[in-house]
Amino acid sequence: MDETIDLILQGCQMAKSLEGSLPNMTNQPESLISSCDEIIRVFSRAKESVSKAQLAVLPESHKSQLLGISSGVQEWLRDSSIPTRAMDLLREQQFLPDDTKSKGVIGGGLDEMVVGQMGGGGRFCGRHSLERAREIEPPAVEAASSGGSRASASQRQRKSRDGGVERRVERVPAPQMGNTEIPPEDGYTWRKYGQKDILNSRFPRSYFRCTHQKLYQCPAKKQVQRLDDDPNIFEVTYRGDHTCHLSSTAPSVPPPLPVERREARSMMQQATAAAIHPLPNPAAATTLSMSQWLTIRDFGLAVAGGGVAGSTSSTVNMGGGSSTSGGAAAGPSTSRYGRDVDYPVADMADVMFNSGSSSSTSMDLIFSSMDDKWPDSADKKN
DNA sequence: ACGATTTGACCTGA
DNA sequence: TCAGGTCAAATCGT
Repeated sequence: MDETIDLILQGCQMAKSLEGSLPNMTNQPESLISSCDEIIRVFSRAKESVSKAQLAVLPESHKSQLLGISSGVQEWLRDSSIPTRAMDLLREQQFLPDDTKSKGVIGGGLDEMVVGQMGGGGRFCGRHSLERAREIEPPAVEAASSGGSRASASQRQRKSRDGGVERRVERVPAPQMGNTEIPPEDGYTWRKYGQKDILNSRFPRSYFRCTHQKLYQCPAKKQVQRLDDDPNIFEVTYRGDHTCHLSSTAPSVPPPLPVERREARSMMQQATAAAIHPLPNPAAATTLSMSQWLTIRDFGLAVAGGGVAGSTSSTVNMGGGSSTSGGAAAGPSTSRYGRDVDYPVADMADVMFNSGSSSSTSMDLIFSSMDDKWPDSADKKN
């Protein structure tokens, strides 16, 4: 078990160290990437170690601590759109040598590791990795809305009775860190438009539509409901596909923005288009410089929320810290991130751990909690 | 002021 | 008729 803790501490140390040396690394994407790669590797090993049987002999306090961290890492690895997208972007930007495109020398390591975490094989491209993770799960048998399999993430497809709009049902675990009241971020921004008590269900069903429905006529909707027999599992039903990320359907002239926001928004659009949308806009990817990409304020938060439209606030909920608590299955809500300093890595970490702290970074959360509870761990870091 | 959320009312299909 | 889905006014948060 000591080994596990050492691994976690090592990973945390590396992340902290990376954060510290970041100002010198923004113009060295390759070093940045390899550092990130190393960190992921260490956490991955830690996670494997945690999940082994040794967990049983841990004192409760340490167990929950480790589970929290492990879950955060797991979320990160599972939803690794950030590093993989970052790789894609870097390749697009030709910051990486061409051979990484075909061989995946740097990015490939990440991808493969993620695939390994998901228990699948093969490489993916162009899709949000959380979706990818779900896609490789074998389709589960359709179950009643209040019961059935407890698969961590199952996916079913069916034709709905209303107009043949395809429905895709997924089961996703509630985050074990941060706000567990909402399902993990799925890469899109949603606006809640209704909630309904469902017959024979303990929990209400929440209805969401794409935030950009009006702007881009995006028809995507989703319903979120907790399972009766396992409140830690959300059943998420998606209806309709997102069209808001398609340049052909998006307005060519975006809505006017305050002058001071235009530049930031422009960069944000390019970054998010390249970094998260299932069908990234190549033009955006090729016009965004690495330094821009690295220094966009709240980069990670915007990416996690897929906040492309020019709304006056970041319609992002990272899983917690929201000012509104709402119903039992509340979805995206408004969080604002008005920091004046750029902390790209911290923000990336925020995304990766998906824990939803709105003011301080998740990494800080982890580090501080570790310092609090494991004073000796703090010593080990130094 | 503006956008998001809440929630009761209304609509629709089985 | 009823349950599920959506609307829209009221409310809230920034």
